[in-house]
Amino acid sequence: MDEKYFPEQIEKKWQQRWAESGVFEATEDDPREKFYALEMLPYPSGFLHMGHVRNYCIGDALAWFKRLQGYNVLHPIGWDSFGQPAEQAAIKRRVNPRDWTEENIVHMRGQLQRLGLSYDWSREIAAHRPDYYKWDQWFFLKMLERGLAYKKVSQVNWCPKEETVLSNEQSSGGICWRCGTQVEKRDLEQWFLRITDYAEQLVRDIEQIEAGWPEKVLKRQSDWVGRSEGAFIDFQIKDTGKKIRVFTTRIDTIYGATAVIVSAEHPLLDEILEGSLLKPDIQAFAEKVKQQRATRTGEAEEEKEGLNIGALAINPFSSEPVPVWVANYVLMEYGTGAVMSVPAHDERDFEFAQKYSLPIRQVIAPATHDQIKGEPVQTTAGDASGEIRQSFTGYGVLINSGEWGGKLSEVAIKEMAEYAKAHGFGEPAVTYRIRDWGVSRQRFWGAPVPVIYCPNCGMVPVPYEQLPVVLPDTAEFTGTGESPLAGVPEFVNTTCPNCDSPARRDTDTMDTFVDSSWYFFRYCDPRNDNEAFNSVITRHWTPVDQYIGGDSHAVMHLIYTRFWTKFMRDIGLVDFDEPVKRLLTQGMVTNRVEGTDEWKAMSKSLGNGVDPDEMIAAFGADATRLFVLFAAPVENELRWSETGIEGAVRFLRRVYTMVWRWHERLSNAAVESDALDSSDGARALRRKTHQTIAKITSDFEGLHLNTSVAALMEMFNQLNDFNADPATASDSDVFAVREALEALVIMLTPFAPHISEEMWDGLGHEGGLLKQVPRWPVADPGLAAREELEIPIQVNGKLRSRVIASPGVSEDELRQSALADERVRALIDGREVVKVIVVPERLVNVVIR
RNA sequence: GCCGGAGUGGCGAAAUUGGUAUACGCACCAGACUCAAAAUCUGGCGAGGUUCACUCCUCAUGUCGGUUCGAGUCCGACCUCCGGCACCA
Repeated sequence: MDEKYFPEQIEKKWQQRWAESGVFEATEDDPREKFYALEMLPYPSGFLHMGHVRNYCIGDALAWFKRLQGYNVLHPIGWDSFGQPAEQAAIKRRVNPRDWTEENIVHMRGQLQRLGLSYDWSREIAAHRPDYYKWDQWFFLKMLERGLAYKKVSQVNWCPKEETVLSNEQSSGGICWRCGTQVEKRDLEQWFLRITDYAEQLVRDIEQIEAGWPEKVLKRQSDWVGRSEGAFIDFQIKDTGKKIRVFTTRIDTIYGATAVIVSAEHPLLDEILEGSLLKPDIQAFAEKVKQQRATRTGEAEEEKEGLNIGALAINPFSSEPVPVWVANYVLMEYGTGAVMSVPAHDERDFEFAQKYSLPIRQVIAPATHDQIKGEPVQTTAGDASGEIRQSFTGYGVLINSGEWGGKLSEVAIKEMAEYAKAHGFGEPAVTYRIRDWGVSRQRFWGAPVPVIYCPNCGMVPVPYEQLPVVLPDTAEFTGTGESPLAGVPEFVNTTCPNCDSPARRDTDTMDTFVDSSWYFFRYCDPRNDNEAFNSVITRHWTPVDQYIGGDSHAVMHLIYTRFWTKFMRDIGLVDFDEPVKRLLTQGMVTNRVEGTDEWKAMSKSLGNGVDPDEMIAAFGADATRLFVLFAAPVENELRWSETGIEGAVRFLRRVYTMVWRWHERLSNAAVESDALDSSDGARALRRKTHQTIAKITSDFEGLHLNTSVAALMEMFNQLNDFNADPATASDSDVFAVREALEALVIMLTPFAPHISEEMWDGLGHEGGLLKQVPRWPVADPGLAAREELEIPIQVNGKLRSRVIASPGVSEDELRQSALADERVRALIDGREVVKVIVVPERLVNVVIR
């Protein structure tokens, strides 16, 4: 240990030692309890940004904490290295995407190492390497085998800027998740994964993780799956023998249905129209709606438009014929693509009915408290003129509904669906909003879809033993819609595995979210050539104990990985339903945008980025890490400030200087036990030490890292105030200082590991902090307990005085000393004491009148 | 529009879940050291009033009301900001 704190020297030294000794490498054959700490793996864009730094500092602090507590910690890292930016670089700068990616990985790995993150580098993986994506292909074939992967022509989301297909999750809100461009619709033949088969489980199993995941993420997942209970009801089309099936959640309103409305893409449209005079008009209308849909701006809702197609549908409950319309606000993708229109009780139907003068018939009356108590039903939806001015969408009491009149909505919804089922014109039903996951990408830089097309045999899966289907070294990167792979004859041309005749490979690659759906299982067994991972080994580590990442993946990666895990369970690879026990979504790191008052996520295009390497060079990795964790609670936005980081440097230097002052005395003098004659100051210091140990240990459970750092600072301040002189201090004082300094150094380690190792060494310990674990201190409640209590005395709820009492003081004693207090007596003089509230060991409140 | 979350000093933020509001840090101010500056160390720092001073008083956690001996915390209404979803029948 040197007298002065030079971060770059210390950090280099310990990074080297860690690498040489392999202390962060985890093995399964370790009897200690395991802990899997995981951070979302980065895309190798070339440069680490502060958001990464924050993410990894949180995870690293937790990994260190658990290690020091004696856990066998798995803390791996890898690269989500397939994807668009590499291909964009290839298109724009004519570089090879593989070279570009590998170079970026080298640079970013260096950055991570300069931060001193405690990863097990022996387990590093990269999605673009054949030994990894071989298993993406294997999983794809497994899904194909089980009918979970299928191909169909459909309208897909298309980002015109990146010229690529996007999944529904990636185009949420109608904009591209990566570049924010307005998404268009295109008809393409695409591979899909049947995530909808798991919709029910994706909602149901939320129960298993709700204790450990942020509520807002679970809510977004549950909204995204969009489970909706209702009923299917068949409306016969008059004079045709055909029927239209509608989905409704409000079967109780069916007597108010004044039309049936189908989507422009509804298949029955063509059938019904056979021979109809209206056919050209309707086809033109349907075409127009399709256009609207394709170019939707995503912002405002379209004006509702529709057309009466001249057919009548029979309401199976009332036997009433109602007109069939086609309209732009009915979506083919949801439910059955057809709805019953109940203007009186649905806002959209109301708006539509107003515009086209469809009848509006009230069939639900609000059920108020009064009404339930027997007051007459108030039909508030209509005014004196009988005109209905807005729809009433709440539950209530059925009116104008034949034999169902008088029932409450809740009851009618159940009974009417059962009735429909019993009479063969419908049934209770559950629908979901989630759609199947479109995974085809007409891109080069991804895992090729392992499928061959043979003129004789049709579509043939690549046999497992022929995996991986390896990407060619390069291709023509035009940036247009077709996959570059289609232009590589050596890749495309192959022979059929069945009949050996010439055949062609599928030229699509898979969505990169396939790679990230299972990568953390691969970390458990990263070099396995025979399987994606060995189940027994992986079972040792998984599920993940704590996952940390940004909440931008709340419905993309996190829903895919839950789906993937359930699939892996179904093919016997894992034996649990949910991959992640606890999830933390950390806040963004923002910086002021030059010349404005706006704080935005750091980015190259806004020019408000901060280079982690510059921070490390200027302040050291330890100070950078400490500041990032101290500046705000982990889930809050973190507004970057350079003055703040100087405070972190200052703190580290002060601690370092303190250890330097004491290190000789502490590493030489063997002071074995606490002498009985300890000074007040020494006892107070020990109390603070043990209080701080308790505080930080429990703060770590909730990842309240900012308050942990504050507690360390407080403890240091008290140590500083204690102000003992190493040359002359008594044995008992030295004992208290040693205890405090050692606890301080150990508890500082998760935040600033390099300087902590250096100071631990300076305090006379050899072999590093992980030489002997558990090392994390344990609080002694006896030592942490206060010797005397300062009890605030309130009069009428206002703080007026304080008294000193000992722990365990009785309520009565406290009451007496409060009433005996001089200031309190002055205040109660001449007034009546109504009562005295005593909170044991906390507070006294004297109520006077 | 619907669904979430949040409003506490000049700033980032604390507050053991109803019990001393503003811990810790940043910024700022003053003092020490220095020829000087930086660094470092020491002290101060919600607002207003009062006192030579020690002190004490009043107000203050977005606004208004309520519950309670006591409210940043619970309840009701509202305002503002941020995020998500957006014709999902």
